[in-house]
Amino acid sequence: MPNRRWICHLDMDAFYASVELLRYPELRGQPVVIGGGRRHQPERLADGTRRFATLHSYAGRGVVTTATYPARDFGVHSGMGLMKAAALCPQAVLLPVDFDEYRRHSRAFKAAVAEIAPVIEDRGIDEIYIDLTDVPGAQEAVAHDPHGGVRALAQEIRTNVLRRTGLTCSVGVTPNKLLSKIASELDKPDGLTVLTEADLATRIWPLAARKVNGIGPKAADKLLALDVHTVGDLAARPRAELIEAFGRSYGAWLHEVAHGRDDRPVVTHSDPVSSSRETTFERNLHAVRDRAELGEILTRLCTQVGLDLQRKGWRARTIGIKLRFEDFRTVTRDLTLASPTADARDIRQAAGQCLKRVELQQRLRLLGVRASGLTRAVEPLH
DNA sequence: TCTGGGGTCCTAGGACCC
DNA sequence: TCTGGGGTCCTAGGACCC
Repeated sequence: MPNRRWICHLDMDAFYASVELLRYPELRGQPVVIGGGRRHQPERLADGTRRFATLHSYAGRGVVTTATYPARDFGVHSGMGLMKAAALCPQAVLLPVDFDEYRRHSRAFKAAVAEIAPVIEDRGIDEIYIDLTDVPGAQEAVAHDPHGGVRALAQEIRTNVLRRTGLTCSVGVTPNKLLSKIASELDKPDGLTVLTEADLATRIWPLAARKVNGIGPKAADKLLALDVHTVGDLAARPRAELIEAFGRSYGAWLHEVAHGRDDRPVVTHSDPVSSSRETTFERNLHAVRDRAELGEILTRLCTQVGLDLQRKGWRARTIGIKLRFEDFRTVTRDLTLASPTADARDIRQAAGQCLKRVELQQRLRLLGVRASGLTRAVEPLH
């Protein structure tokens, strides 16, 4: 049976850290962590060498955004608090996040892929899906030698990404997005894995259920309680049992993914649903005692959201706020306006209304502003 | 040594309309 | 008067992803 589709998932290896190594090649091979604020920029010394901050002197609330593989060897990983990372690997170099630089390299790697295969779905700054099914010239190669043909094509994409950016990536090629996402992780970093449905039992079923994109920490815990550890365990459970435990929609989906089934198309364009800004304070703020400071922060967030909307050409009909208390409880409030806006004062006004509806007993650690119900901005009528 | 910032999608109840 | 059902919008929260 020939595969109907060939879908590729491409994931850049330790992307932010790898981009930093392009400008600081002397750090290659060392444990390096990206994260935190802007207070640890490398310093250029008189003799031309650079001095980098290390984790051991870090104090604050930041988390690891990306760690190089040598840092991962110490147990450091994305999402970990920097204080904890410092305890595991104090000698690691700490670099601040530079999104503008990563976005530049993101555009470059996507352009390199598009030179070979143009049907691309963006999945954020460092990964994409590519539909290889209709790549010009690939049809014949795949027809003559399905496995080898598609492998050569994926290898050509990887080579072009490396040539254009100096960065490596890992790639999975399978009949669908679900399996490709899993496959791209099987030989990371700098790997290429091609699978068909025939490989399901040997390559996918032994993996932890948590490896499936869409099975998060909560669902994984619940599955463990049902003695489901691997994807294979999941595949062995009757559909009805999964629906019983997880509900009609998610239960049926679990059953499908365990059997490697997924017919989602590669989507090449989508409009944004929301746009937001949020900030975690350096110290928790009190609604009354720090009222002025909170007001300023809220105004600043509203201004940023307004500018973001204007820059991207969108207006929002719903404005919301997000608060996180010191005990980490999160609440949201939102308000739908009579007409859409991208004006900072309108947004500030709505956010203020939302804030009045929250009980502020505890101190706050985070404040956020979100715009949703987006419509395209039109030329104002003069 | 407590846990960033930017997103998407889903669920569920109530309001309101037909 | 009571019953009934469907559809959409709004709001709040939560799971999950990068």
